[in-house]
Amino acid sequence: MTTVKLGTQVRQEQIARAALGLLATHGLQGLNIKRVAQRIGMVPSAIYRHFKSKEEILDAVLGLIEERLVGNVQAVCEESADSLERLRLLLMHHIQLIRENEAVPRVVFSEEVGFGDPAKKSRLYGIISRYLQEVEEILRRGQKEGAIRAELDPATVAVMFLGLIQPAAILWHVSSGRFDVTRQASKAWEIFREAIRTR
Amino acid sequence: MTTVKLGTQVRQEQIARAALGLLATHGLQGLNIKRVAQRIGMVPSAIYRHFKSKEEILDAVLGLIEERLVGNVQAVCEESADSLERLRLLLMHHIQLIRENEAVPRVVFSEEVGFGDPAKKSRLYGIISRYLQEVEEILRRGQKEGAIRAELDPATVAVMFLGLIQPAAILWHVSSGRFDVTRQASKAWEIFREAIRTR
DNA sequence: TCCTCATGTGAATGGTCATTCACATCAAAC
DNA sequence: GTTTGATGTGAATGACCATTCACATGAGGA
Repeated sequence: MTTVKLGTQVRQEQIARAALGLLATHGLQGLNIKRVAQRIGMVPSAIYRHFKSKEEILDAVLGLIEERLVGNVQAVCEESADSLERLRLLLMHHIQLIRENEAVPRVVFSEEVGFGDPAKKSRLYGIISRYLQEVEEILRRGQKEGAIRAELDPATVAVMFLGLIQPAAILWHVSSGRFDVTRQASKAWEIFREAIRTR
Repeated sequence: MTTVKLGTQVRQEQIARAALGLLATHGLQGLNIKRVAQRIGMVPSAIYRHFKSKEEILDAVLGLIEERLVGNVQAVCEESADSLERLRLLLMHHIQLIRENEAVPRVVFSEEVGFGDPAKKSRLYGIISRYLQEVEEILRRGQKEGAIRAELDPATVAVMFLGLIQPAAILWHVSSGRFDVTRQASKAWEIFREAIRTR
């Protein structure tokens, strides 16, 4: 066996990424240590040099997901200063995220994660809340600038914003890619934009 | 042991219901034959007198879910003849469904079901599609009657309609009931209504 | 160069779970 | 009342899987 040795930091990164990738192709059900190990050319037991348990790996995956979601928001804010445009871009980035890594929305929104321990459930809640707050921030700013209707509740609209993508992502998955997410998102966005912008 | 015997038809119904209930409390991960059997006072092996496999039970659960979703649409259509009102009622019924049986939206929209065999995935797709078509039908009728803006694509709007509830349901779950679904749905509905109705 | 410790390996352990089977028991037809 | 077939039971089987452990090995400091 070609025993290659790498530092724990590198391995942890590899393992978390591998797990995230496996979630996309096999779901939470099909995620096991053996597969994770295979994916990075290790033996199952070696995984335990870098993570205490499978649960801990799941935690790392959640971290990875949080990172990407927050990254999307930041990227979008740098790409444009216009509130409505930021939201549109965020929508598109989110779709891109789904395309590249199907697992992100699945894990975040599947609820399956964190049935066992309440800790994971609240961790998930934290991640979603944080994302929602970022969206709300964009909305509030748009209201202050007069681009978005001031009488709308940012919290409500932020959740609605999530609703623009999520059902579409699921349809995409269960239809085995036949359902056109991008098209749905574009058309839904127009309706949504007209609903929230000032007239 | 108090051996009570019942017909297969009755047992199948009991088993499917028990499984659906367990999905709500334990998720797909925690759904096993032992628990299902316990819930209806049987021994695990007895389950196999009425279902060939666990997969087959899952199929029955999907049937149950489809039944309830379609039932909601029918009920709503009997309650009101007005398109917008029908949609509002459907939204509320859906929330009621979530409250009574958390598992319905979870199973339908979690994507975890049907990772193994493609058959289950397309079954799920069928169920969602059917529900969407019913919503589209209501929308088209509203357009014909002039209550809903004619230039909107019913298919797009129907998916958006799903998006009004789904993220809220998930937030409700991961927040352990702290997030107020009903409030979110009501407020989101108003915004949605204004977006689709004729002005 | 050698030591040492972090990292990797293969085998073993213990648990869970779906499924099967030989046997028991009830209910209904005769 | 007896027979028969459907339904229920407890034990057993085999698979899968997370985790552990004794041992091996490589990389970097001494």
